[in-house]
Amino acid sequence: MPELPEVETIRCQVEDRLVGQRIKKVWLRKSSLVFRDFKGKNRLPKTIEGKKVNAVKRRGKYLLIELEGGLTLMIHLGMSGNLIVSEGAGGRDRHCHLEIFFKDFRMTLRDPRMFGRVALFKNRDFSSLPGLDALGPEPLSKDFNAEWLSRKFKGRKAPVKALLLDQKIGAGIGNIYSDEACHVSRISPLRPAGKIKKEEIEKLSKAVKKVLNRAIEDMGCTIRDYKTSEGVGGDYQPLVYGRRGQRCLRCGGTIIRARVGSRSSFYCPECQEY
DNA sequence: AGAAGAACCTGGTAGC
DNA sequence: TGCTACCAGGTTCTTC
Repeated sequence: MPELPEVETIRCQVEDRLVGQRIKKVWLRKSSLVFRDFKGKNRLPKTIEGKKVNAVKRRGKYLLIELEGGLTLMIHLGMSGNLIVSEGAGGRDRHCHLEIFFKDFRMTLRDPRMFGRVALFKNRDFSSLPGLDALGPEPLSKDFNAEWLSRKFKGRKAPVKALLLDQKIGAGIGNIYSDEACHVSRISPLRPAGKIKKEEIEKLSKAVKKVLNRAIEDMGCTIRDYKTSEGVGGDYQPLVYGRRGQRCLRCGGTIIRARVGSRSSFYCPECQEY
């Protein structure tokens, strides 16, 4: 489900509620697949009950809830994950995997498709989870720039879209915002990455930051079932993503859908150069 | 090494 | 209404 802007939106909201609060009780569905990489899941409640939340951070699409005692609770929302903060009692359906109770509210992880992951780390030792351990630079940091992309794109024949989706190249870019960034920089997502000129790479790295920042301002993009932790959708309106057959907002051409790997990619063949 | 494809899951929806 | 086919924003593993 969520890419960097959606996770960042949820992070901000969860941060406002959780920081400084103490965990009272933890419920988890022991059979849930979101714990499949997490050997210590049965000890999770005992380990974190009573601990205070120090910070809520994000790395790529991973949420990192930092607790007292050097503990980090990692939550990845996968494709369909939601973190919902709510007050009072409420039902718990079969898609709920984890519930953390605080003094006046609770936070629930729902994930129908179960591509999400939850794990607990000590002293930020993420080595047991390669996806998190090997993440590339944050796209909004200055380490993510034209020099970095040029180095990563050099000699590569894969479509630029495929490389933008590589979390080792830019942590948190997903299927929507890779298409959006290609559109802003007028590059076809299908173009072999190694054939993109220096000044185009410059545009692309700026476009990535631009679309991500705009989407964060809009609290993410609502497609299908994404909701913020307060239960509402985001306002970001995609320029190309999901707009097959509609007019390009820049040149009036017709947006088409192509396959990149097994993913859909949307772009305007009129103004995005191959 | 890099590229392509499949696999992991369930739910929603378009089309017949 | 009911069935089938296909779609889905992520990550990881296998194969060539």
